[in-house]
Amino acid sequence: MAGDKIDRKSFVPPYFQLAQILEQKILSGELKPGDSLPSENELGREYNLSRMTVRKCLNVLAERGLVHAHPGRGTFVSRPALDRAVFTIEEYHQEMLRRGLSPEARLIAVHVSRPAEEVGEKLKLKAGERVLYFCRLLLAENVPMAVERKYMHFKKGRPILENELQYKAFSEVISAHNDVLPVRSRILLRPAAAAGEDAELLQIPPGSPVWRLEQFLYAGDETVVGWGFFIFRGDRFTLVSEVRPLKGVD
Amino acid sequence: MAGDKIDRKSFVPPYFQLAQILEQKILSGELKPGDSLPSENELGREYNLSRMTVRKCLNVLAERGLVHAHPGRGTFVSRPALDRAVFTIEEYHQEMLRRGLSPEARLIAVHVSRPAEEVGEKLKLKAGERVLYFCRLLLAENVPMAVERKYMHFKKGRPILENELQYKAFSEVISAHNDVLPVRSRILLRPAAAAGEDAELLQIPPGSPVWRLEQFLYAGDETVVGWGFFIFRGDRFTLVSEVRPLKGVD
DNA sequence: GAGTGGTCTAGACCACCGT
DNA sequence: CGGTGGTCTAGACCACTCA
Repeated sequence: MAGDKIDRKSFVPPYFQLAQILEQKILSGELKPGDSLPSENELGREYNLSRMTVRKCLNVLAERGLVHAHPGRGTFVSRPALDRAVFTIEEYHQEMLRRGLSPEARLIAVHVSRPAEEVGEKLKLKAGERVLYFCRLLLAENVPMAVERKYMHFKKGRPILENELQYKAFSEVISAHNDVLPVRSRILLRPAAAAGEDAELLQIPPGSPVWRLEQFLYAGDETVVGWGFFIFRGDRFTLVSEVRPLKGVD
Repeated sequence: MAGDKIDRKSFVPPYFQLAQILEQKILSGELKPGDSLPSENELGREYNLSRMTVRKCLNVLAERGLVHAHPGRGTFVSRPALDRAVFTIEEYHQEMLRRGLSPEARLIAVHVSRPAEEVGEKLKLKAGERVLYFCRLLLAENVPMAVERKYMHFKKGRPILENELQYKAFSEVISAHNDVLPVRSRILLRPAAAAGEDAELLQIPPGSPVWRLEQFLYAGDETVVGWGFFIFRGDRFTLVSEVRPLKGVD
């Protein structure tokens, strides 16, 4: 009944070997979507593994979306859900290095001022409070790639360190300047058309497709401690999602 | 020494209770990023739990990115990485229902033809092979939301079932018509400007920001079995990423 | 060498599901 | 009712790290 066997001398731990065996059976079609796997006890008997080890293996497969468990019923092969996608955005700096391009951040503007209405709303500022604003231009190989505009509460008396603003991530700037640690972030991504100063800084024609990545940072008490956005060149950034054996459903 | 305790009468399993206790200590700042947690054995003693139960709890926290383990050294509180984001795209139909809008898919065009050069390249077609193309308009509350254009190998002699094309997901259409199960997908997302027939179908001015979601579907042998794209209205769709306690690093 | 996390075992009780 | 997965226990051995 058992096809392959567990190699106890291998460096690959048994739970992972079993996962590979089962994955193979699923991808080869021996186990089809909707089919039930042998029970945990049965797999344990078949491959001479304890039940906890079998469960560790099934956890791995479940995390990858290949199988899913129903208490009281059994474990089943999932149906591929190809229309579901997960995108990951890496930090700009690392992303550029990964691509082999030399990144650079240029501080374009910094100032403290009374907030524009939109900004005051986003940061939930009280009347009279002021904002610290900064604008950075992100380049790669001296080509402008993105414009960053960020707003945060201005704390009176605190020095504004320009070199910090130049290379630190927004959340770090906030925790350094305002003594609060942002612990939650909300990011909104939309397509937009480049306009005004953004188009100028990016050296692209007005109306060109760009990404608009809006970001809210929250402190532990759910206060908004930072708001702002990136404008990325649409022709230089593509969100890619590889759905390997892919998340399943049912 | 122990702060809170495990409630053995609760319905919440002990491993989860401990996870909540530790999460609380992390979010409240009692445990700061970089701090080491008590060892697994120590936590077990402190809360009267077996080591496996403590490990299950730490797994939960590690999956959420709150902590990370170093073999031989210990388990540490992670540093928040707020600039990293993960976006998930749900299927259009479910997404609309979730929003309380009634979804509809209209089949705009279907035809079999010699492929345009671009399509032939994407699908890696041999000379003389033909493609099955279809175009769908996705609506919500009778408002056009997206245009879908999909291309796949045409298999001679197979009937083209229009009602299938109307409501089935692309990967299902392929597996039904071509007897191959797509097992991998590659998705590319870019901002674009609406043009030509797309703008007409979506009833938006040419040049409006839209999403262009390009999709490749692969069979088990890495053959491209489907290619196509969606054009989504940029004003109606926003990618949202909530980075709750957020993935950590280090 | 003492302590850490990673893995494994052979039991156990429970809630849930189908018949 | 018997079988399933979900959880828990009290041991064990290993490779690794650090003093």
